Amino acid sequence: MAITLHDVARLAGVSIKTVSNVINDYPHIRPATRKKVEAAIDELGYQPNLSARSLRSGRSGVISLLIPDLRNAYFAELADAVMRAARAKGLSVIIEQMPGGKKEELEILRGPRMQLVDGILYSVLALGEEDAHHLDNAMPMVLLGDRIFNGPKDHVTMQNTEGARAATDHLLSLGRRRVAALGAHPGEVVGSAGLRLDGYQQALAERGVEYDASLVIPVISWHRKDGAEAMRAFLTKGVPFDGLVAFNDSMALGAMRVMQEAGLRIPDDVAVIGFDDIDETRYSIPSLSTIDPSKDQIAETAVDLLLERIEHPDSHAPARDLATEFHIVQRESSAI
Amino acid sequence: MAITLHDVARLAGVSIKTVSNVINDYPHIRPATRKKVEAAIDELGYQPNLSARSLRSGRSGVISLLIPDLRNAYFAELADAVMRAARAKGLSVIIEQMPGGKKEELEILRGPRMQLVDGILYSVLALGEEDAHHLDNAMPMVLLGDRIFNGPKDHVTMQNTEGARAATDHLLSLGRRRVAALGAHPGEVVGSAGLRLDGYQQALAERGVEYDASLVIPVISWHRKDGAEAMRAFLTKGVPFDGLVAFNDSMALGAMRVMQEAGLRIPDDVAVIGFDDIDETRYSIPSLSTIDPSKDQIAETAVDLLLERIEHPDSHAPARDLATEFHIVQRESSAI
DNA sequence: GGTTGAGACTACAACGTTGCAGAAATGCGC
DNA sequence: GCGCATTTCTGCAACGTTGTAGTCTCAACC
Repeated sequence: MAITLHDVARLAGVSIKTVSNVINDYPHIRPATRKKVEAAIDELGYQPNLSARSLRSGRSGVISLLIPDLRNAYFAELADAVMRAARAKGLSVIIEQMPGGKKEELEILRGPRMQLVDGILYSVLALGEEDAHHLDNAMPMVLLGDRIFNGPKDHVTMQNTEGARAATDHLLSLGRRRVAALGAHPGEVVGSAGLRLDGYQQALAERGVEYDASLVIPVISWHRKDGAEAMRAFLTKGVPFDGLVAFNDSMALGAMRVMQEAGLRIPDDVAVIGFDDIDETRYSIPSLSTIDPSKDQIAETAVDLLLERIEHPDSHAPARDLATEFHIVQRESSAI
Repeated sequence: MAITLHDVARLAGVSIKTVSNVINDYPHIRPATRKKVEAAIDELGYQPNLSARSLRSGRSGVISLLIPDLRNAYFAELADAVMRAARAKGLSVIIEQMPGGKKEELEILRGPRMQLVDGILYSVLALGEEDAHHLDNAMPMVLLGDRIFNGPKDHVTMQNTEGARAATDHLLSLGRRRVAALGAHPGEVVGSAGLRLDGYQQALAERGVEYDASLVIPVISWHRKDGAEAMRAFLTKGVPFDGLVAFNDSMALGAMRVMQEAGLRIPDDVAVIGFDDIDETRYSIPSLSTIDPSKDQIAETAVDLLLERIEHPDSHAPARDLATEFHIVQRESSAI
């Protein structure tokens, strides 16, 4: 069967523990011994059995990434960034999708799968502040997204409010005064939707533009389809508008499509800006202005924090809240 | 620490082996005993240690999905489909990206990571027929994509040639006679590019349209950006054309964008059809006709085949080649 | 020359589970 | 009620690794 430490030890003429020590970079080994062992490893093509290592040491070198849905370009790009950051640290990533709401999220969080991994990156979708106690266990975890603040776990997020304020201000600075907001979750205060709506309102206030509730378009699920449908409904109401801040790019793209079908010119009639800077925004017609949340930075920061928690399980350092930088990316949809 | 079989056994008043038997659905257990054990499991919240199970039984319940790049919508959607199919069978999925070419692919295939998983779904990108011997090992594996046929492993793919023929014929049936092909890999016979070019030529021949090499646009990497650049270069040549078969949707979308910038109307001046049926094609402007390769069917078939190989490691049944169905999806880009 | 200590290596046990072999209890046929 | 097969349950060993606690050697020191 597979080569084990025993085989290597026999060939090199040392104990299995010495082989183990070589592999784990234990310092006190004579160069000659190290060489012998390494030669034997190469000759046999030895590969450590990760299950055994994990059983004995309690570390598997695998982390979980819990996201709502890979079909959503933002999460696919985030997953890509996380996997690159993780691989740079020698970690593998198990992705779990959780499209099924709160019950499923809790089930997955408590399932036996989570036993296998050293830590969890959890992009919270359904759980809210009131569920924070469910996370209050020993498992190293870093939260992404914006449903839970001041929770028991480290938290990495973009600056939602500031980002939305900057996006809105960007359209206002172009002279637009009837700026719609697409993607609100009515009644929600926390969560990306609530925070971004807050930023939208702040920007209006700063420019002295009166807030008009009829310009706020609610969309629960932030997919392209939902953005398209919400915009279609909004257009039938006939509310005049000359700008659109969409709370993510997918909705923006869906909405742009509907607006153009309806004969609206972008950016001439309506200037549009989205959120996330997904790849597609560079190639849509027109290309879409957006807020770049620095996905790479989010991923790297999150992996670093998680690794720290994994390596110092006893450190009861308080949970940290980190916000990454964002950048306005101006493209054709808000060209002057 | 974590609850083990010992804790459950103690509480239920049975041996740990009996608990293990209950968990593994061993048939000869008295209902009363089973009940006692299950009650103890529930009370303690016992969860099996997957590392120990994997070490002892050689099965981890995890499979690997090796794909080039999650940023590519086709692979993100394929990964989504695979993960849903895998979860339905009780499997977890570790995704590994391999953007780095042949050397990296072989490294990952041989790396210690692969030791942890029960089987591999491998969407071959860089490896070719000549590397097939590298796969000739005991690891259960199902190949996706079209670089390696008649290899040592099971293989699931779409009907590339037939799909391309249908796509091309679709444009010809609209009366187009100068149909360009975007995404060829010059000199390649096997692989999606080669097969699809073949189907393109077959369709031309069947309709009695002469093959014109100047209508074949080579693109090595099938991203949106590459499609856009290739189309830009093609337009400067001034070759007249009224139809475009793109070998995937991303390239088609990039090319559509460039064509529209150049003032070409779609479908009036150029009818376009792509490949993959990614979500975005429904919402692009115009929406993009495409060949739907039945990603769900590919994923389910591949997972089923893999599971079969995992469960019958000694069956030396010969490698199978399965092709899934495809469908033409007509949208605005090839509307009559 | 004896003590000390660091360096280099090793033996053993343990991580939590399951396969195997077998023991004890039960059922069946006559 | 006896032999035999089946059901039900158990003890032990093993999977391959690493942590702990050593042993042994040799140089340095007083």
